Amino acid sequence: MIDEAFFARDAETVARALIGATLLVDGVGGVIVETEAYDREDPASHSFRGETPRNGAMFGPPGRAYVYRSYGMHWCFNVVCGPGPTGAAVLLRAIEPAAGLDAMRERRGLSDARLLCAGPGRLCQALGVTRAHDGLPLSAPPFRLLASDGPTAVLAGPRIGITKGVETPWRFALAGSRFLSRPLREPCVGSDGRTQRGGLPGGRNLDPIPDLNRSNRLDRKDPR
DNA sequence: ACCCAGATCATCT
DNA sequence: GATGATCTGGGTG
Repeated sequence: MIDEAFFARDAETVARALIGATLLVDGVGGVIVETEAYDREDPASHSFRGETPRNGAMFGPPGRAYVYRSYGMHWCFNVVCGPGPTGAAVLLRAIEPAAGLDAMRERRGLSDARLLCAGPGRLCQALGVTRAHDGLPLSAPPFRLLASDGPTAVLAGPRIGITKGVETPWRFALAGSRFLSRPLREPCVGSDGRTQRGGLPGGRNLDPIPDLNRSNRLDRKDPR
C-alpha cells in the first residue's frame, strides 16, 4: 500500500513513481500508465495564481484527491503532492483497465478496453470519479492505491492540452503501453535519463492508435 | 490519417 | 464575456 510519505515529494517525482501503481475506486480501476505533474511555479498549473475555491484541495495536505471539471463536461482527477501544502499535484491521464471492466463499459458506453480510461476525462467517467471525491484522502475508501509489482520503464515528454509551460517535459508514460491517451512523441526521455527513440525495441511508435492522434495546438509546429 | 466543430459550465477577467 | 490540464462524431483525402 502506498503511504503518506509517497506523496510528500515534488510533483515530478510522484508523477514518475505513480506509473505502474494500481488505482481502484470502489473496486474499479487498473494500472496507472500516464500522468502529468503540475506545481506552484508552473504557469500551466491551476495553483499558479494562488488558492481559489476550486483548487483548494491542491493547497491542502498531500495524498488527497483534487477533482475539477474540465471544459464544462468532464472531470479530471489529481493527487495532491508535497512536501506540505505546496499547491502541487499529479494529473492521472490514463489507466490500463484491470478490475471492474463491466462497470467501466457501462459508464462509458463502450466495450473497447483501450478506450475506457485513455484520457483524464474518460478515466474519471470509467471510475466514477466526480466532485464528490474532491479532497478525499487516497488512503481510505473508496480509494485503494497499490504500489507497482516490479520495475517500470517510464518515458517523459511534453504535456498535453496546455497553452503555457508547453516546454516542460512533465508528462510521464509507461513505455510501450497501448492504453495511453495519445502516443508519446519523440524524442522521449527514458527513466535512465537518456533519450530514446521509438520507445521500444523494434517498435515504431509507442501507441499508434488510429484516429487518436488528432489535431491539437501542440501538433501544429510553426511551419515557418 | 488528418481536420474541424460542437457540447457545456465553473472560473476568472 | 472569454477561456480551458477534454472528448466525440462527422467530414475529407
